[in-house]
Order: sequence, then structure tokens, then C-alpha cells
Amino acid sequence: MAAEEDEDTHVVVLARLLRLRDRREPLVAQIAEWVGSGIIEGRLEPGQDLNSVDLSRRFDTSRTPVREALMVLEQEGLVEMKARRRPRVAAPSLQDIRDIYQVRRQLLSMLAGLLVERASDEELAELRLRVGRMRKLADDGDVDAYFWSHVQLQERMTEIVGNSTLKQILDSLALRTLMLRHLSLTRAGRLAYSVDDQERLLQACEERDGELASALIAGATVRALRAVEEQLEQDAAGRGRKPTRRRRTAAS
Amino acid sequence: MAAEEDEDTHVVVLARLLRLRDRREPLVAQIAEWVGSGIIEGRLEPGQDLNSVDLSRRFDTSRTPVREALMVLEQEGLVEMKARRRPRVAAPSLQDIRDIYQVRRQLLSMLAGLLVERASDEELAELRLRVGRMRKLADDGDVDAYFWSHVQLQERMTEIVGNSTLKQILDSLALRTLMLRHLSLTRAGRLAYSVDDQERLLQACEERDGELASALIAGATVRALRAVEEQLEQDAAGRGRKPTRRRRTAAS
DNA sequence: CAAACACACGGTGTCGACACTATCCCACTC
DNA sequence: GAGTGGGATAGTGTCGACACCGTGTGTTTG
Repeated sequence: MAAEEDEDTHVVVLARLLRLRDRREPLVAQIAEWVGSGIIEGRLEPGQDLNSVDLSRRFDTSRTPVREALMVLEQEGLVEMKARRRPRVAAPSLQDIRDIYQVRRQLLSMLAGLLVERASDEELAELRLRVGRMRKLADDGDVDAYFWSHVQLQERMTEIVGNSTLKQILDSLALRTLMLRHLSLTRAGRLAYSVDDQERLLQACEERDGELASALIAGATVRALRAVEEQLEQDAAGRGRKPTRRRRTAAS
Repeated sequence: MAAEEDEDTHVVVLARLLRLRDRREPLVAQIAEWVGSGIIEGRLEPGQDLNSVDLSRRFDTSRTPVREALMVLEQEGLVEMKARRRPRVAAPSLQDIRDIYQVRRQLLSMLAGLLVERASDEELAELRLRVGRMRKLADDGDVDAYFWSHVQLQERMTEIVGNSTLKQILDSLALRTLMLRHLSLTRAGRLAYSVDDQERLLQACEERDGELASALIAGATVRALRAVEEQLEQDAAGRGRKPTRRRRTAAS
């Protein structure tokens, strides 16, 4: 049934989040996907240089499409660009991260409320199915597959609600937190908690309890932030011993 | 005192909202400002073609910086770009507009709550001063000056709250509604209502009543949407008689 | 006379080149 | 030896050219 879930489903989902379909030339899309997935999966480290010459060599193109791809990623907060300076992988401060999660919490609450209001029973059943699959992935400890299912679940929810502006903003915020979430979901037990949260949220939706759904998703967001904070602290402690200041270029 | 309030303050504010400072080359900034202000002030009509050749001729540059400027405006929702098609001035549907205002309401509520929590008395006094000036502009019927003061007021509020993500999103949403608001504020009496709303909001802040402040700003947003809807209906009626389908190019 | 087709025009996407400048390294100074 | 200044280096921003493709027009065909 879900046989088409290739290992590069990730890239397809990412392409949707970046709204590359029809909006950009395939060449630009390809570059944006490679760099974007590299950032999310940690292949490219925060602060690392992304110079357009190396990237253009890697993709055997000129610098024009590379620049365009980097601009796409910049607007989603994955890349930082300053005029005349080399673009770099975004390195959000702890404060930035807290700010993002705060806004995200607010908008996810809104999403939950609208979902209760607008989702048909069939749509809820479909979501239930998805969460069921996620439970399985969580039990198997398949972090990567769970991670992307989570992204797709939220994507589907925003689609159901049908507010395209809300969807766009939530997608963008999701992208910004994606690199962090990837880390935080690795933390022991986090996967199970996360799937529990999803199940409770969905149950509230099925009971058409908007208040509860809002509160649940807000709580889940707060917990997610907490997990990220703990992970970052841990990283910082680890980095204290061995201050790896690798700032090399992307394409090698 | 406020002698430096040149008539091109507008452009400076716009440049801030587009985050052009240091992020883009001056040339790109200049083009983005011209096109952006053109869209907001109605000089360029929704749906109108923005072909890069004409624009590059107008600014006596190549098409590269023009394309970049258009991409900046695209990410703020002022311009629509599809691969291989000519960029056009965005023409949001009524549904889009409602969606935008719905999200805006939610985030402005959040802003009001945070403002009550975090603004110092000095900062509130400063806001009070601004609103005072706005009252004067409203009484004088200076729609344009009031309009931009309003934008700056919200800008200042988001600064005080200090959540940069929230600021960025609200700025972006403000831009999207700017062309509409410009129209709607022209409606008779709208100016007075608007300034009343601001004064009540500020009073709630001074009384440190977060709930009230949230509710007030939400109400004000709903009223603003209503005004826009009425204006659009009126326009549509007017256009029914004379279906001006001007789709000419931007630079002439 | 309407619909389909083909063609010419105009506009977009990409390229390689060039001027300008941030950055890095090293010699020089104190 | 630390700090400062002066290149060399490497990367960015912009340009004009060119190939490809969307679009409008005029022509053909049923």
C-alpha cells in the first residue's frame, strides 16, 4: 500500500514545503532541495559557508540558479544572506528558537480550533490512519520516517483547514524548526511522547472539543521546545570540551 | 520636531518592512522600493505584468537585479511569480484576503497580550505620543500620512515585544494588506474609527489588561476586514459597468 | 464563421566574463 | 610576541548574449 514511500520521499515533502512546484525552474528546485535537505539532516552545519562558486561547480551550472535557490532557502529561514557576504547556513540563537516556538504555538492552537470546526469525519479518519502509521514507526524507533510523517501530518491538517496563509506560515515555521526537531526527536522517549500527543489531539478533534484540542497542541509545542532546549544544552556542554569550529565550504 | 518626515518617509518604512537594509544591494533595494510602493499606492494594478526587460530599461540596469527585486516582493506576497511566466502584481482573491486577516487577527491578539506583559511605562508613553499624532492626522483627514503612521505604530509595537519572528510575520502580513488598507481607510469615517480603536487599545495596555487589549485588537482587525470587503464590493460593482481590463506593462 | 494551427515576436532562464570587495595571510612594526 | 597594515585571493554583484519557451496574431481549414 505505502510502497511508494521511497527513501527520497523526504525530498518530495521538502519540495512541497518550499513551494518549488511550478514556482521555480527544476534546476533551481534541485539545488534548493539538496542544500535544504542538507541543512535539515545536519549534513551542513549551522554557520557553514555556502559559497555559490562551489555549489555551481557541484551542480555543473552557473551561479545564477544557485543564487536563486539560496534566496528561496533564505526566505524560509534556512539560509542567512547579507549583501556582499557569503551566504551561510542559518544559526538561530536560543532566543530566536524560543520566539519561533512561541509563534508556532499560537498558530497551531488556531489550527487545532479550525480543524475541529471544519474537518469532516472522513478527513479525521484519514488523519487517524496517519497517526496509526506514526505509532508503528515510533514503536519501531524509526526516527527518520517518523520525523517526516510528522511533517506530512501537519501539512495535511493545514490543507484540511484550508487557510492558505496559515498553511504557508506554518510550513515556514516548521522548516525553521526542522533541523532542531530532527535532533530533539532523537532524544530517548521523545518519540513515544510525541505520538501520544498526536493521538490525544486527534481524539479531542473527534470529540469536537476545540478548546481541548487547542490546549493539547499548545502543550505539545511547549514540550517540543523543552526537548530542543535540553538537546541544545547537551550539545553546548559537549562542545565545551571539544570546540569544533568547522566553518568549511559546502561542496567538497 | 518631526521635520524630517519627508514625503518619501513612505519609502523608508517600506524598505524596513522588506528588510532591504544590509540584506540586499542598494540597486536591488531601489527597484524593490519602486515596484513595492507602486503596488501599495495603486500605481500598479493587481494582475498587471511586471516584465523584467521593461523594468531593467527603466532603471538602466540589467535584468539580474530586477529579478532579485521581484523575488523579494514575491516572498512578501506583493508579486506572483511562476516559472517561465511573466511576473505579475499579486491579485489576492477574497478568500485569500479573509485568510490573511484571520491569521493577522490571531497574531495581533498575541502581540497585544505580550505588549501588556512586556512594555515599560516609558514605551507605552511613547506609543501614546504616536497615537496622539495619529489622532491629529485623522482629524486633518490626511489619509496618506495616517496610513503610514499606522504602519509605523504596529512596527514599533512589534519591536517593543521583541519577538523577531512575530515581527517578521506581522510585517509580511501588513504588506499584503497594505494595498487593501490604503483603499479601505479612504472610506468615510474609517479613519476616525481606526484611531478610536488605537486609543482604546493603548488604554487597555496602560491599565495592563491583556485580555481586553487582545479582544480590542481582534475586534479592530475584524472591522478592518469588513471595511475592505465593503470597498471591494463597491469596486466590483463599479467595475461591472466599466470592465477596464488594463493589463499593460509596468514601465512606460 | 468558428476553431485549430503555425509562425513570429517577446520575455524568461542560464551562462561566462568582469569589476569590485570582503577576507585571509603574511610581512612589518613596536 | 601581539597588533597593524598591505597585498594576494577568492567570492559577490552585475552585465550582455543566447537558447528556449509562452503568447498573441494571422492564416488555414472544416
